[in-house]
Amino acid sequence: MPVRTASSKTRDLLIDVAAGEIHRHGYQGANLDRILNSASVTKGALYHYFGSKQALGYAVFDERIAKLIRDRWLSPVMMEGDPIGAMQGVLQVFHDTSDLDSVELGCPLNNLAQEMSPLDEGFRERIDALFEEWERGFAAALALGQSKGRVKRDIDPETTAMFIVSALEGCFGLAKSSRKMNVIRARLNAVSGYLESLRVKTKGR
Amino acid sequence: MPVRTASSKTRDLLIDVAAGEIHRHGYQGANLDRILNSASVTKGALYHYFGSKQALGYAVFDERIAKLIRDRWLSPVMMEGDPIGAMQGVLQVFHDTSDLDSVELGCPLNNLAQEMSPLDEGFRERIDALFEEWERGFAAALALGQSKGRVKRDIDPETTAMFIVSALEGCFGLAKSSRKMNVIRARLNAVSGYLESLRVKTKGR
DNA sequence: ACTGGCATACCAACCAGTATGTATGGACCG
DNA sequence: CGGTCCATACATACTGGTTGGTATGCCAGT
Repeated sequence: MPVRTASSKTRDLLIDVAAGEIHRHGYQGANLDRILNSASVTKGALYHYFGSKQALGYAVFDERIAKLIRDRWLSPVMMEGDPIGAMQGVLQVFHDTSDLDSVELGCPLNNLAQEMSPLDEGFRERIDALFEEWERGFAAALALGQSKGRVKRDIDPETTAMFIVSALEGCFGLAKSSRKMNVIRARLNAVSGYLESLRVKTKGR
Repeated sequence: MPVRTASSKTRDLLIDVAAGEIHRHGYQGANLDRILNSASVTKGALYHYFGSKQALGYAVFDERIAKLIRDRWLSPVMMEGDPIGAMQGVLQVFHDTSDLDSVELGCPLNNLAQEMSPLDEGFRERIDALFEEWERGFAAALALGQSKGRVKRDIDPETTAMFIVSALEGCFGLAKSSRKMNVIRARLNAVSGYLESLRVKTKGR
């Protein structure tokens, strides 16, 4: 019988390790025994907290992947008068902190989207909702930027937000296969250049 | 012992059915028995032509996926003085011929890239080479378009080609999870709008 | 003494791969 | 021209390892 307590050290550890395993092997390729081994936790503990592999996967999504997107990609861009600058800042953070290994594994959200959307309705709904939240947030930020005169008036915030998120995920997705840091840098620069084209140039620069 | 003949009805059928299975379930999730059943072919025949599941997967990539990218996305854009128009045409073809089912399964190349790049070096090399071929082709087409005065001079063909392919794959990747045709249309329109921004407006228009 | 929080042993299904058999058609020989 | 041989092209049955899931037991804290 699943437990009601929201948090537990063991439960958190399991989700962390499972997140890593899913990030590398995908959901279908994720191996429970490998997770258990790597977390030094037994199967009894796992099934004490999660009713199934699927439940564990959903928990990884709800409590890790969604949080990652919100904390690293969405929140820094909200509540800013200068969304373009904020997005550039997020890209810069990624640029500075990413190593080849993290790039090689790609975006956990995008990975799961490609793998599980056609196979599991529960995953699909979660993924769709999170992408929508992300794009809604960017659209609102762009609209705010427009009203503050920092973002060009002639773009549609919704369409542009969709395009930005798509291009971002596309860049990370392609970067996975190249395994060359300079290629990844070049892709990010391309996004950066596009973002810059949305900005209203202030005289001072 | 594998066979030497380049083509065979049974072999072709197997690759076709396997391509469909991999498209839906991913490579790891693809089930040989399901492929066999759906193709009405026995396991003996499969292992007569392919030494392993991996060999079948590579064949699907080399003989179906690579061909799809070249025929549908790359070739129509090459050898044209007007690459932007050609790309818009390709998008239009996709727009007209795609149904919800095909959109839901996404781009086979992108699917495989996200799933297999970190797991199998053979797949990774193939995927990387194909993306590079695609982007090189687009870059050449853009450069040609510049020399003919149809594409803006102030863009870098290589960077722009990378960005276009990334944005395209990103759009298809995100569209998978939405399962709403109008969302997909909107994403394609966003790409379309970006492409248009690269074009040199001719007076006649 | 009872509940939460595990630990251990086990199971049954699934699935890639294999061992072995067979039919068919062409090459080669007499 | 007829028979033998042999490679190709499958077909069938089976296996061994993997893997998600379960049954059961134990133990510490309240």
